[in-house]
Amino acid sequence: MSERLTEIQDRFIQQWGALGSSWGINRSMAQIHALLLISDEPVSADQVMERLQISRGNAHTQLKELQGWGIAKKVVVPGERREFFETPKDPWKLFVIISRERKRREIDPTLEVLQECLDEIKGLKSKESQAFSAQVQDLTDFVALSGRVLDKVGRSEESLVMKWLRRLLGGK
Amino acid sequence: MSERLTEIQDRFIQQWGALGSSWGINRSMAQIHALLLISDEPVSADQVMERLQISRGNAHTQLKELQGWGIAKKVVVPGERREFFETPKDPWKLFVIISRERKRREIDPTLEVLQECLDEIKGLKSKESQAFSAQVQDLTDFVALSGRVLDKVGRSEESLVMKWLRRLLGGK
DNA sequence: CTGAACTTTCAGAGTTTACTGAAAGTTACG
DNA sequence: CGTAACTTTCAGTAAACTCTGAAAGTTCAG
Repeated sequence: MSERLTEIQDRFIQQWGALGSSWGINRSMAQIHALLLISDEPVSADQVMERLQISRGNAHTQLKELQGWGIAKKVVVPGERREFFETPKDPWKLFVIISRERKRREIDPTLEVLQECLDEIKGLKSKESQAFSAQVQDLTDFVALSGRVLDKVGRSEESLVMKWLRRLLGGK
Repeated sequence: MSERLTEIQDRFIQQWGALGSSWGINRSMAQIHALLLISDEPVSADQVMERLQISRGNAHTQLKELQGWGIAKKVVVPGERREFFETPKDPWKLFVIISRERKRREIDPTLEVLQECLDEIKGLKSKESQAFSAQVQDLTDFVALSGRVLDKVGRSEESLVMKWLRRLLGGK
């Protein structure tokens, strides 16, 4: 592979890592993901270590984590004993997977706690309680709506959502 | 204020902090934001320190940061020398502000780098370059589309977007 | 002016998170 | 089996991030 190409790819990997980490995603994990994205062939842990200059342990942990998110899968390469990994290449698919997972891991637990707060506040009757309750209710509604949107998007065909988006953006 | 109410509010503040930090937002910042959200009156740095048990420096820095995001504003309280802060209470408004800011801070710079990668890859003609180029193009398109959606949403009336969402969710 | 009230800054300490590398564990081929 | 290839774990280290508190800066009433 040409020196030049490698260089540009590295820049891409860097940027993807940076974007990920500002969204609360481990930098190595995002970088490994970037590498999988741009690799035509499935990638082994050794290749990840080599290319990103990270330890075996780190590579292994982050690959595991990516699998936990449903973003990476093991694939068997005939004639090879070691494990290889790949990721869906379609950005839309990735978006859907990540949306689902974030909803499950973050939105749902938050809703539970908010609901608990609401339930417990019901007993209190002061004016302050009313105001607090109303504010938490507004937030809860908003978070719940976001969750429903993520759900819906996650279960819809790309083409359908794209149609909506085009309609949305059309009326500039 | 009743002991009980304070307790529940603290739990709310905690949860908001946790949610924020899993989305790459400093925990103190998210907690201060939660406190502003549930306070009827504007809040001073001293009140933040007292309630969240954090240092003056931290309170100051994070309030500054919140202002940088456009999420908190200073308000003058008649007869008071010190500064007070408040935040918009409407979750939708907050969402719009945060969307705009994240786009500006993260999406736009990422697009620039991706575009640079694309420009530089044009010179290369190998098959590998073609594949890489196509993949980066797909991602760029997706990120650009996200940016346009955020832009549009940020410039639209809440009622309009809600109408779309209702239509989207309606067809379950 | 002066000094008290308040804000801002920032070096250093503290905390959390991420990473390494080596050792232990597993698998499968001969 | 035995052993080489490969994977997994994890204690310790390093890096990143956050917070403190005190000192310097600013503002303003008297």
